[in-house]
Amino acid sequence: MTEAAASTPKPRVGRTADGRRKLRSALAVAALDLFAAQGYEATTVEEIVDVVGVGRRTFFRYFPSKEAVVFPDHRERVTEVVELLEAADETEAPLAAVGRTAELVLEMYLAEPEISLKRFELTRQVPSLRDTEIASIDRYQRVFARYLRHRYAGQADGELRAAVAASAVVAAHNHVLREWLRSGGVTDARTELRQALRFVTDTVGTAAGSDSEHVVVSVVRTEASPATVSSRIEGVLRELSDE
Amino acid sequence: MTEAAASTPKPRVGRTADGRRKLRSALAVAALDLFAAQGYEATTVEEIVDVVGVGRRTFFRYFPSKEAVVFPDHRERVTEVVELLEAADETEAPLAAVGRTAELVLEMYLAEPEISLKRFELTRQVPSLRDTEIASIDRYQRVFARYLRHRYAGQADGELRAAVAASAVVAAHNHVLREWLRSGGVTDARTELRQALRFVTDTVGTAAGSDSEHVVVSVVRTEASPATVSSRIEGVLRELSDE
DNA sequence: AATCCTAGCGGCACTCCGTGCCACAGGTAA
DNA sequence: TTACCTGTGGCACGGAGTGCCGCTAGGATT
Repeated sequence: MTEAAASTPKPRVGRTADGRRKLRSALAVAALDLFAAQGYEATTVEEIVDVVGVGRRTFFRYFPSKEAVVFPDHRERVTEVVELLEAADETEAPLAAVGRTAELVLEMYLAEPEISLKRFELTRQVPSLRDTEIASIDRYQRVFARYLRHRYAGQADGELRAAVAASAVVAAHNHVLREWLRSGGVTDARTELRQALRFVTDTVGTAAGSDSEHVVVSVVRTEASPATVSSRIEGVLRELSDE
Repeated sequence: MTEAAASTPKPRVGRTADGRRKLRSALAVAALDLFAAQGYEATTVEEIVDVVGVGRRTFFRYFPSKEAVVFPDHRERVTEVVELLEAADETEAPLAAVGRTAELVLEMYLAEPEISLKRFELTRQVPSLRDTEIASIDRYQRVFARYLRHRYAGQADGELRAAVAASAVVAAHNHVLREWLRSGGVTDARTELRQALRFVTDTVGTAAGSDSEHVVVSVVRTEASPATVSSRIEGVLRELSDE
């Protein structure tokens, strides 16, 4: 019986570099299928490797843990984000750079919709996976905060601003991503993220400190376009700076 | 040897309600001591229960996992936060209610400084504990977001605002808490949290939506007096209204 | 005070995750 | 062909967490 089922006589897929990629992918696919079919906790690593036809030990050579198979290339993505931020133009507004990076993260999800949706379903049902995902999101937030701390260095309350702004960007990203996932991948997440980031920039992006300098917050409702209002106010501010 | 060491002839501490509390506390203390002395992963549950003198099985009757002993009454604290928000006065500003709740959470840490500091040291060194803490913090954030969604219901971008505001409050809280922990419990965390929350309120708290009317928020740092700034801006606004 | 009753404990056995170790196969280079 | 040498399978092990069961201490009942 076992011999008959093992009609594939141990192809040793993982020997070549290409075979390694294939095996890794095969393990991930088998795992997600089993998780979806019978639940995450109810699925053992042994069942996964039996489907693929490799040893249990091999699984842990490709993934550091059973959980990791759900978030396969998280490390690479984080380093990608780090590199993008490190290469950011310093003349660009800090929040703009972080916003672009958040858009990159969103693209990572959008690039593989079915996988993202499967993972979403899993993380919704399995608490431990949800926690792992939250922790992984926090990595992005830390990277954002570090970058913003660097850019806000010297400003009053720079560290606080950096922490708040980073979390706001992540919250906006997550909000848009959640809507997209809940909709089953229908909504135009890119546009919504752009709008959400604009919202964040409009709120936490503008400076607010507390030194001998005063902070003035003016709120006005008007039918004039924001651009008009902004230009007028900027004119006034230039005058003030000259005084 | 074992008999001599077990001079305490099985007191069965956990039988009464008071004994249960004592045993739970004894387990937590023993665990934290061992974690600090020889590391978290290097400490087995068996070692912990050997110190207290109970069976390994009993440990898992008091704590659902080895990690849980580091965050003992997290569930109760979350429910406390939920109750505080549910009892909040609806006339109060939404962010004010959430801010008060964040101050309550901070008080929970300040109430037991040495435990908080020990836990901080652990979570800094052990990745899995750090992840668990991040996940537990996220629970608070979810509660905040749910409350703000309720209060912002009907507003334009209400859900986004709720998500961003909740994460901003949590970020401010965490920032202050981290500073306090890193300082070894020296800084005046209460005052700093109040200032940080004011910062959050000044930024994400002010309205920003998109109806036919526009809401423009301008924040500027200047050495001109607030009165000067206000009069200038009011002048501009009068001009805008006439157009 | 003697007896019942039950909640809580100890301990055993088990599953499963994750890891160190080692023998071995299969591709590669000389 | 022969000598590596990387990746694999299998084994054994430790530790977390769980189900089960017998037992006992403490409280309730009379």
